[in-house]
Amino acid sequence: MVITIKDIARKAGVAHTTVSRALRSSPLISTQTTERIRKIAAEMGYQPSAAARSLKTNRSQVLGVIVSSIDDPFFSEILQGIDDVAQQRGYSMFIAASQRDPQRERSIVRTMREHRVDGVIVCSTPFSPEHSKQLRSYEIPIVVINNQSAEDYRYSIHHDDLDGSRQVMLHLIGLGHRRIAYLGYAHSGRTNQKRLTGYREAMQAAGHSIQTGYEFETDDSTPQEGRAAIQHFLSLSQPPTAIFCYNDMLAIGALLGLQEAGLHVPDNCSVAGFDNITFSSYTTPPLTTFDQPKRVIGEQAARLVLGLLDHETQDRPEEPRIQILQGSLLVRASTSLPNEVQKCN
Amino acid sequence: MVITIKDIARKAGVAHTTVSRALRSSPLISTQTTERIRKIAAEMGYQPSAAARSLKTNRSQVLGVIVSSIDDPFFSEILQGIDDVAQQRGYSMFIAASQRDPQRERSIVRTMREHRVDGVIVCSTPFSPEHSKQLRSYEIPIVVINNQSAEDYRYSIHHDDLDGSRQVMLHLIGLGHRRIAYLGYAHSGRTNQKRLTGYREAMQAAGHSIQTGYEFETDDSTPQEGRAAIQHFLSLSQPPTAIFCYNDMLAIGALLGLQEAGLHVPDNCSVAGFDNITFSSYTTPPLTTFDQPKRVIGEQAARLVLGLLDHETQDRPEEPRIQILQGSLLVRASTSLPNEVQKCN
DNA sequence: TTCATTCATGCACACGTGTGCACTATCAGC
DNA sequence: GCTGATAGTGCACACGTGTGCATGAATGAA
Repeated sequence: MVITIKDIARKAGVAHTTVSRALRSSPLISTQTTERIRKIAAEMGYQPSAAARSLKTNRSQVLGVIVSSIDDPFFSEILQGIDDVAQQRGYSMFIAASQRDPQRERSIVRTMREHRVDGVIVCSTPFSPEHSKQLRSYEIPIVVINNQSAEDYRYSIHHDDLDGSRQVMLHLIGLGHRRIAYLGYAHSGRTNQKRLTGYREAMQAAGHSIQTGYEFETDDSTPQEGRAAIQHFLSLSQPPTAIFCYNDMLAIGALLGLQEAGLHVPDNCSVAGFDNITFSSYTTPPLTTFDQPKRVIGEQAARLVLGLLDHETQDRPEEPRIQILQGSLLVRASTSLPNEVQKCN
Repeated sequence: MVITIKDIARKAGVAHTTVSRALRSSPLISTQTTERIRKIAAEMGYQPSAAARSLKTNRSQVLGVIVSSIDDPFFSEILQGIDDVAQQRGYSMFIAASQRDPQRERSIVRTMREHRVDGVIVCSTPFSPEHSKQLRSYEIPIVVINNQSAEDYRYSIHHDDLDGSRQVMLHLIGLGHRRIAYLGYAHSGRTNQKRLTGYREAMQAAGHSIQTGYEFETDDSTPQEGRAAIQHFLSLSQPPTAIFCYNDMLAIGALLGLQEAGLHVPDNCSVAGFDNITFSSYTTPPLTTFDQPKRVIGEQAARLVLGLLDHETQDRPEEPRIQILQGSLLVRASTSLPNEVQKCN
């Protein structure tokens, strides 16, 4: 049976309001009464009803977190960061995966609204404008991690992709590569754009031309797609000597694709990834990549949302709060001085 | 502003109860009224309050999911399976990571109780007896995936680890290996026990003795630990010719450790993993492993909990409902006929 | 016309918690 | 002993929704 404050009140011989106040340590109640009631509550195993409290206080103590997919190692590290901070502050997480499916996005927005979540973290997913708008109309703080959509959000946390991309490119160019290809991910939105821009700017600054076919985008960010993309690059008249991949998932596939084509990494072709997911250090060869502070990104996002909850809707800071976090280049063994690529097939 | 059924009632010129009934398509309300009210509700952007509904109906439409860690690829695939089914049935997921930390377990149990989750899925984590008991005292269905604790739960879904372990071992033994080691994970509870049992039984059945030091357990299921364990195995007077790892994370580390010791896999030593996480097919060489139907496990667990919700506490099936799912062996390139292991160092 | 029947709707109350206000008891100061 | 202040507690009501029951209107049969 579920215990309510009324049950406690009956046992303690007081009104239920006294119990309510005692448990919230209101100064209106005497110390002895408070302690007596607390003891009884503990004995009876009382747990307040979040529903009732939320109804009355308009606070659900729940954060909504929207990702495109839970089983992507990049997201799950961010989730872990959010979870840490949220748990510590007494908040629970609703996690929902949109799978980039409009139907599911719709149902997610509905659910979050129905549960009156106190804040939402949209995690690196290009939410459709329609649903995004719905979410915004509902006046709660929304923090966007790695904003992928075209719109600007007022509160946003992202990694400095342009800088990261430049660093990776400077590394490759510094090694002497001139024929560098970019393997992107078509559905990622802004992030991909930034990394692509970094690629182009670096190539231009170094005076290297981007040959036709050197920019290639996949439909999914899986190793399979990365592997398949290698066929494209190898079919070019002048295959690249280095491939900069949008993320580690694609890079891991690229490693396999190159190996299957009989090419050696990095002797015949260098490969660089992005994100530094756990497995990037266990590939053969270990992957050169750019380390995004994933956990920190998650933690900061959670702190930002929770911080905004302390303000009322109207007096939330007008100016956008955008945090840009820096990462660092990790040079491992998948990149080296360029040799001529031996063309296969 | 948040719209309530009273606002709709005012606009429609009816009582709020009529609105409540209309929106729930009660037969008591005429078709025209129902449609008119529905239209107004849609126009006003009404979203029912889950808190209020939950207070009245004693149903929160929320499932609690407890894992030890979100960013473990094995768990996240299961989570994806649960999420699929839950979303489809209109349920939301509270996900909380215990990190095997009693403090966090405590806070998780509290949160789940306060939110009156309708059911709980405990996912492959050895929950402490104390908190586990608390959870059970609260009369909601609990489904345990890959039960790791000593207690028996009435509703449980697990993979047939004993069978899987035997299959892996038969494969290794069939290849001709006699000196086979088992690399386990100390904190996993039952699962590790079953796999270890399968290992021992298979060795005995084949008439192979298990040499001292061939059974070794790590403190964490990370590649780093797997890598470190290799030093132990190589320090034995007769190093194994094959290593059967508790899971792919350890196996991936083992591959690296062997490689660093100058040994070739599988020529000098075969390695087999377990679980078939995504990355196991991208290692060098690709890992022989046992494919657990992770997504299906998650889906079945969700179906089981949701199914139990249709019954009242007292008329839930008395006899335990335990589903045992079968997986299948995936032979890749990390296992082959045994050669003599060349001892290094 | 009257009564019974059916259909549609409203009223009152409940779920568990929190808050403004009123009430009582106690005590100091005169 | 009276007044006023203060501390401690209870009452009434609210949050948004759902349900049993009563009410009222409309219909059909006698």
